[in-house]
Amino acid sequence: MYICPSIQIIMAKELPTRAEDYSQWYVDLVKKADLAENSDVRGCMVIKPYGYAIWEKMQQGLDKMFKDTGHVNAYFPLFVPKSMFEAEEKNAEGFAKECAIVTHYRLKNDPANPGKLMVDPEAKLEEELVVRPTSEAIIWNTYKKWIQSHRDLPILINQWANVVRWEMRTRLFLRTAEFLWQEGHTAHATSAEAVAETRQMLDVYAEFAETFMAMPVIKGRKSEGEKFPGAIDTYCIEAMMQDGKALQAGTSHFLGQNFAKAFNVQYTGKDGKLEYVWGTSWGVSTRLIGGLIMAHSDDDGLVLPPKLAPIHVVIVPIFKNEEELTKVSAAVDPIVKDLRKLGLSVKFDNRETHKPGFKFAEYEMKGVPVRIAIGPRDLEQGTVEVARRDTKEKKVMQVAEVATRIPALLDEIQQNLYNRALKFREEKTTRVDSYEEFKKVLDDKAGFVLAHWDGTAETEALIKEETKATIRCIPLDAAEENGVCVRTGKPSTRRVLFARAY
RNA sequence: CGGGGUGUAGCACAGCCCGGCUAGUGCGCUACGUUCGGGACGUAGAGGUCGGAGGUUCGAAUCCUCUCACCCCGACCA
Repeated sequence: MYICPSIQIIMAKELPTRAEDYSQWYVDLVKKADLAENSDVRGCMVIKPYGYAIWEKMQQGLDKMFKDTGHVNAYFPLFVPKSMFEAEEKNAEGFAKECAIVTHYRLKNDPANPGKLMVDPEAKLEEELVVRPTSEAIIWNTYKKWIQSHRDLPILINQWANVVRWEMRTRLFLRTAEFLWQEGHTAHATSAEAVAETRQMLDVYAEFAETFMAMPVIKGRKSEGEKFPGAIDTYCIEAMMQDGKALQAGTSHFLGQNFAKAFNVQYTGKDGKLEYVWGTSWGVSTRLIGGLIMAHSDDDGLVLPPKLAPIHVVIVPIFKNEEELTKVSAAVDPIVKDLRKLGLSVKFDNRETHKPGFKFAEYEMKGVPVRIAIGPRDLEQGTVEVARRDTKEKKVMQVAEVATRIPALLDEIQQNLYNRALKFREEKTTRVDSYEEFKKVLDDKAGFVLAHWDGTAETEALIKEETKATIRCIPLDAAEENGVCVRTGKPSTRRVLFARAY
């Protein structure tokens, strides 16, 4: 087939639309917005500076919230001896299929292939090391040494780390073999205190998702089948993506005494009696970046909420020659200073190697919330052109009012993104009372489906097999409501949230 | 691990079925000039062990054998 060169150029620069091919749109967007790329290491991605900057913003926001709730950061080893890993059986079993294992500690020159290396068979480890898929084992093994008395409790620790889960199929940010996350691990004297911690951190995640990411979430409890192996209860926040699929954005686990018993972590209470410690763990990962992208972005590229945008305002000068650039720059400098004084991240893109139109498209692709253009005509009139990324709206502003109006505009964008996403989620949430309707909604409309379920793992598995939809969660705010299970007709007392999920 | 596919310039690909001379196109890159308020254009240039090894042949990107890597679809998953 002959393809007109001009069409090839357009195709090289633009994204497929979300309607055409949602997953291709996502992959292309991640690459063109310069967030990340596939590495030459199977299943592992390179997070590029712009993508990492978003992660740093997320870390800053979350870290402050963790500190404000009394947590401190620490770091535990990447490697976990196999025997330690398997101490909590359910947890170990749950992850066994996706663990990377270190078996040797040395390479040597390969006599059969000069210049090549081989694993030195002499250097086999006495005990294999598991590359952590999560750190409960090593951490509880350590807590055992730290805890003797109720006075040692609670322990409220978080760690920022990488973990490895050997996934079959990977997608940038959403699922990779290695990913970055934070994992909180706390130890408490009472069950009630641990439950409260679990719920508190769930609230922290929900607040972060909503106020920083502008992404509304539903808080809930996981079903038995979906919960973290090794936990008594798993709570989660679930978000809705623009293609109607659900994304688990964060989890918080009440571990009961499972890990304390597995690692023999006991404390002496005020009454002198020995008791096992109660635990929690909770985490969010770089997957949040995938959620952020799919929650807000459009066919022209990334759309970032101001609170997580590495660049709040980009200023694009318009000029024909060096003399004009000098004049424009002189007008831009005080604007940059004023905005930076307000704590905003401002980029003045004065490259002479690219045309303004190119820059406009580039920053739209990268989701910079506000763009200011300023050229010779503005200089005469003391104005600038301000464009907002979320609505594409442009308006002319007096230079004098920039410093007061831009912060307000950023707040407005943040709020607008949240409102828009919330409205979308509400439209994509459907209550159904029959299995026919259940399947029809999933196929035709997608999104969240609120339906009655008889509470059994068998029915849950059956529905998953028949429809590919899973129980995302049992919403915490679900009202008591008598009904019958949409699949089996058995009695149910509340609706649960179903969806096809990432 | 089953089923399918792809490896040719930094990127995207054509050429392969039907072997032929110096391996092409677009983007990108370098230089110069003209442009510059929504992804500019012209001219000149640089860039290749055709994934790897072996074989058939006067001659291999092209045919054969082996091998490696990656991608897609299934079973599993934050």
